[in-house]
Formats: sequence, structure tokens, C-alpha cells
Amino acid sequence: MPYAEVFTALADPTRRHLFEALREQPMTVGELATNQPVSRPAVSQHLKVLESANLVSVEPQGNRRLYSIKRDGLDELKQYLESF
Amino acid sequence: MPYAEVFTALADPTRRHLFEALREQPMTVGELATNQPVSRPAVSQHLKVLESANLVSVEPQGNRRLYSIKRDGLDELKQYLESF
DNA sequence: CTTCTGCGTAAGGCATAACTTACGGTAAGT
DNA sequence: ACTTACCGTAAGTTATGCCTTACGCAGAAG
Repeated sequence: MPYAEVFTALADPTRRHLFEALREQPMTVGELATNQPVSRPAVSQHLKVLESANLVSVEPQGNRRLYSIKRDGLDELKQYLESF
Repeated sequence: MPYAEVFTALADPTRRHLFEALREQPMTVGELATNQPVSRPAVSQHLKVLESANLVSVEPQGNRRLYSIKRDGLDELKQYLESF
């Protein structure tokens, strides 16, 4: 049941904010952290959860890590909703 | 943001099981509790969360309370997913 | 009227999740 | 080469969520 991780990932408000921020454009961890009321390590931890839920993907660019939205997680969620 | 409550509601495995059980047919609290590894009060508390997320509805029938699936919560969730 | 059934709520314990600060490692800049 | 920037991870604290038992109330049953 992959959708389980998607639910728990998006159940947290901070993670939803991060996820929605990436809807605009891919961003680095630092950029994501500046618009959040939590520390940068906290953002890193949240991104890890989002990544394991197939909601975001990372692309290392030299020093930075560029995060972007990944559709797989949402697709799994949609598929689950279709069963109702 | 009504979808927020939907996420937190369906993030819990027990609540998902209850919700999926109601997919078959409307059931009372006692009936729902017999198929769950948790106590009946726990089921009541979970149903309360599901109800405030617009995922289930209740219809008191004399002594009992018959719970059934309510589509509103899922619709709000689907609508949220459409924004991506 | 008394008893039993079905259910919600309160209170408290306990596990987990989310946050912080501190640290280390790699790439970029000077 | 040294310093700075960017980020992940570890360790510890605090908050939150889920569970239990205990209790009380309304309707059904006798």
C-alpha cells in the first residue's frame, strides 16, 4: 500500500507547504527553508519523508540539491481514491 | 483548507480500515469494532475524526448509531489533487 | 421500574513524530 | 590552501496522537 506513505507525508502542514511551494518551481533546500517557520534541518527531514513517499525527487547540482515535484505519489493516491 | 483534515484522518491505518469497511455497507460502532484490533471507544474516537473530516456520516437509529461513507471528504481531496 | 445494550466522553499512559542545536562532509569561491 | 556556502545526519527534547480503563447517559427489553 504505497498510498499509506503519501497520506502520512501530506498529513503534516509543513510538508504540505513544502510540497505546494515546489508546485511553482523546483527549489533548493535553502530556498524552501527561507519561506518556512522551521529550521533548515527540519526542512531536510521533511523532504526526506516526501521523497520516500514518491512525492518529490532530487537532483544534485554541485553544491546544492534541487528538489522538484514527482507525480508518482499523487498518482498512487488518485488510484486509491478511485476505489471508492 | 478542508482537505487538511482529510489527510490527517486517512493517515492513520485504523481509520483507513474503518473507512474501507464502510465501503461495503453502513455499519454500527459495535460491528465496526468487532473487526478491529482496538477497543470500541477507540473506534468511536476514530469515527469522530472521520466525521469531522466529512468522510463519514451518522444516522442515529434508536439505541445505535449507523455510520456510512460520505463522499464530501473525498471530493475535497480530489479537488485538491487537481491543483497539481 | 429495573436491567441490559450500545455508545460517547474523560483522564491518563505511552509511543511516535516533529523540532532544535551541534556536527561533519563536499563543492564553490577567493 | 583556506574559507565560505549548502546540505544531510545524529542526539536529545518537546509536543502530539493513539490507546486503554472508567464512567455516564439514552433507548430497548424484560
